Amino acid sequence: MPMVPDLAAAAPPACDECPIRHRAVCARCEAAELTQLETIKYYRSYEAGQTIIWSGDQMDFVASVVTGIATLTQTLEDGRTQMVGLLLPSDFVGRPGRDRAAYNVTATTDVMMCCFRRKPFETLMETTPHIAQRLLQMTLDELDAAREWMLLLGRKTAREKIASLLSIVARRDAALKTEAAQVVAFDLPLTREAMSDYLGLTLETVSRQISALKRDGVIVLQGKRHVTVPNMDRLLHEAGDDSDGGYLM
Amino acid sequence: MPMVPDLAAAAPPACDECPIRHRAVCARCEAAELTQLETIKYYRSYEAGQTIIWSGDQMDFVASVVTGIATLTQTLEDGRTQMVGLLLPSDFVGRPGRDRAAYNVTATTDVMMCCFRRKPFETLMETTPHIAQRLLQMTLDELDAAREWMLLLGRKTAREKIASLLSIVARRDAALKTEAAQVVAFDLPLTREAMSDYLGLTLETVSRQISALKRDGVIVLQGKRHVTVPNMDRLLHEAGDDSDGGYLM
DNA sequence: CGACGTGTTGATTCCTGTCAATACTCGTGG
DNA sequence: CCACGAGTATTGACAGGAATCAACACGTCG
Repeated sequence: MPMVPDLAAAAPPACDECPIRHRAVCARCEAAELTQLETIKYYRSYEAGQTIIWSGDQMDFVASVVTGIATLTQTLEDGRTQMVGLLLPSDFVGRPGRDRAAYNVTATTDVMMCCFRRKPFETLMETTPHIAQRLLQMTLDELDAAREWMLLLGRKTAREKIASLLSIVARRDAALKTEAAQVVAFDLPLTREAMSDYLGLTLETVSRQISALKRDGVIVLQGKRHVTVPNMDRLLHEAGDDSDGGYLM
Repeated sequence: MPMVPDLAAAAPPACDECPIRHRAVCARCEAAELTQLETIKYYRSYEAGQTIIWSGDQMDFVASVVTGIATLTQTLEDGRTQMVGLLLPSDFVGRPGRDRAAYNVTATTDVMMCCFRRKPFETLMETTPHIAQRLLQMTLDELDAAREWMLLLGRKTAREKIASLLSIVARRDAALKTEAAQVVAFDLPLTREAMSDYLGLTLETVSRQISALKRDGVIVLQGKRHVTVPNMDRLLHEAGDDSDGGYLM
């Protein structure tokens, strides 16, 4: 076992073979631009539970999540914490032009990151518009997601919050499994505590509301984490959103 | 009185003389680029209380707020509403590449907007990087603000929420009046109801907490809207943020 | 086995929402 | 001039939902 396991670095694959090649910040890059990116990138892995970045830390890199799930959190002095972002594969971490982290970034599963040295990346952004264009698009999407979350945090009941979270995970899961199954089943990638930080609740309330949804037949649980949704419309209705589910974009 | 007062259009001034020239989405544009913008822009005014855009509406333009204050709100089917953005002069409205509005936009004071026809604006964005660069910067700032607000909505008490809102208005006000006065005084640009929509509270709770802060000497009221803060540190402490007030950027 | 992390459930408190009455300001019109 | 109504704001009584404090269950790992 090496002395510095948390700095684990792996030889990055060629961008051509990257699983997030077409969705990450590099999605629009052409061959020549990828060649430039190759020279400033390196891989770095983190174990589940590990803090990737502390708020206020010097940031000498920006990065894309390649595999795994990470969270962005903010805290008040007395320890109250609020998750402000959920980072999935292809999501971007860091802000070009800013040298200190504004949030804590934590790995909730094992995470692999594709890091770019910040200064060269910023230079590259100025010379090639494709990266900036893609980053703008991704940032606008994140802003929409953040605003959707503000509605949840400010106005939804505990039950609606849980149903909303389950809907979102289910929706994302359904997007992967191409077929439109009537019965949706998935694993929750978050602990009860992480869910509470996400939803602005206590973990006890999260637990109680999940039990209530189970009792009412909205969801079926196998173990603590595996969820089956017998009737997706029912769940969406419990989430309190517009019933049409009509999403933009 | 014309039949369509809400479509009031005014002859826009030259960009050189625009009060938000150096802060809006056009901030980085050069003379030639401004000339192009001039050809696709037009002014439009709205009265206080008027809805500027309905969520779901066709958007044939994007725009900058020139003067006045507007709000971005989202609503649940049963009428619960949450403000998700506060638009001040120089802020940008609309999303290039999207043709339907995602939020309600409402004028809280009389508002003047500098509108750009959407299609030509999108074309311009592709050809000149300066606009996209500035828009990226502004969007990242908004994302930071949204995340700050998520912490408030999810984890702060009613009293802390009010103190936070007052702090933000006071800070913005202080930024205008260059001198660093110890005693801060300002007018609240929002009704109690707008404040409640912003903070995820009821208007009764807003009223009660403002009264409590007044009773405790944290603030002094002249009338309903004019606020004096005898001790800014005290107010910041009540807001629950890190005491150093150390902000990034 | 015992410690630890994770999750569930119960009892109780209390903060905020709800419902309701009242006050204040500002126009309008008789 | 004053009555009236609409919009805005304050305050009280009360109820309810989520937080808090606490006990306990389950699985894993040393």
